[in-house]
Amino acid sequence: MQTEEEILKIKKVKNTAVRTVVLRHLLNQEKAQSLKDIENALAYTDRSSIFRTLKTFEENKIIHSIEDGSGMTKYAVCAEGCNCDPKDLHYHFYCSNCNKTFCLFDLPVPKLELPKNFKLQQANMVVKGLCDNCNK
Amino acid sequence: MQTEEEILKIKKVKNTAVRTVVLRHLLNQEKAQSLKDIENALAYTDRSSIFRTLKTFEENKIIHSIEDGSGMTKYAVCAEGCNCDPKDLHYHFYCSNCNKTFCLFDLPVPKLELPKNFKLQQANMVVKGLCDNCNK
DNA sequence: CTTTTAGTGCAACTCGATTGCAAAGATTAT
DNA sequence: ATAATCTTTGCAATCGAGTTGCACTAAAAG
Ligand SMILES: [Mn+2]
Ligand SMILES: [Mn+2]
Ligand SMILES: [Zn+2]
Ligand SMILES: [Zn+2]
Repeated sequence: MQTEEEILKIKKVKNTAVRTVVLRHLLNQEKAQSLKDIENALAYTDRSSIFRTLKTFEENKIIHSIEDGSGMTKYAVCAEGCNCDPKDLHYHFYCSNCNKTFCLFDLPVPKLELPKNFKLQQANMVVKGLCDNCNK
Repeated sequence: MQTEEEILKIKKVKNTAVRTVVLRHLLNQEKAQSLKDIENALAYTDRSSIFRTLKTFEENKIIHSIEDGSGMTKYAVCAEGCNCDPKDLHYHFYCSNCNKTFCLFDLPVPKLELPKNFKLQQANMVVKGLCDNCNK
């Protein structure tokens, strides 16, 4: 597992106080975080600073965003070596009971045979249901 | 292709002026429509009436919604016989050039082997890229 | 016809996301 | 080291999609 500083260095994003604390928070979570989740966790950091930090992280492929249908965009740290292109595609799971959203890095995404002449760039794949913890 | 009246009858939703015109509009579009799209197309129908109509349609499985990441939920008419459960799962395509979102009813979705003890309920699968028209 | 229930239009409101701007901090040039 | 320049941050204001309360109208039931 890389540290915040290592990740920022690799992705050539300048290390600042807000960036460090936001990235550290994201690294410590097992569920994808919304802007509000982060705001609540980091009580003394301004929302717009967190917002702009998330934009910067996403542009520099430190994190990726997930639209899980909850109305709030969620963010998760990219896997090591991720370049956010089709080869890095993976499913996300949204538990309708505990509302936890997370990356399913281990579930392979089959090759998509799009209709003729279509070009694949990215995808937002969200599977919904009950997680192992809630399905008892 | 079924008419608005037939669909409403089959799905046991009372036929009203707004419902008929909204459903007719949706049936005539090849791209999934946002609330604003419909509002713009139906200049004399109120937004909240369209909104409540869409809720009613979705609850009664006349239409399904698509979160394509554009910030506006899109709606498309369900295929005949659709029951909006995992067997009706299909991909959606969002063209990053022309911003058109539509159902890929012909592209089969492989069976999802979720991790142990997970239960699949639904999914929102949006593939992004260039449509055949824009990929030239 | 009268009563009851369902649908519609309008205005107001919610809330996540986004922006303008000035202050603070960091970097570069003199 | 100091001044000029660029970047980041905090605060307040704004945006816009979605949602709701309420009164009015239309349809269904009695
Ligand atoms: Mn992910
Ligand atoms: Mn669809
Ligand atoms: Zn759960
Ligand atoms: Zn296109």
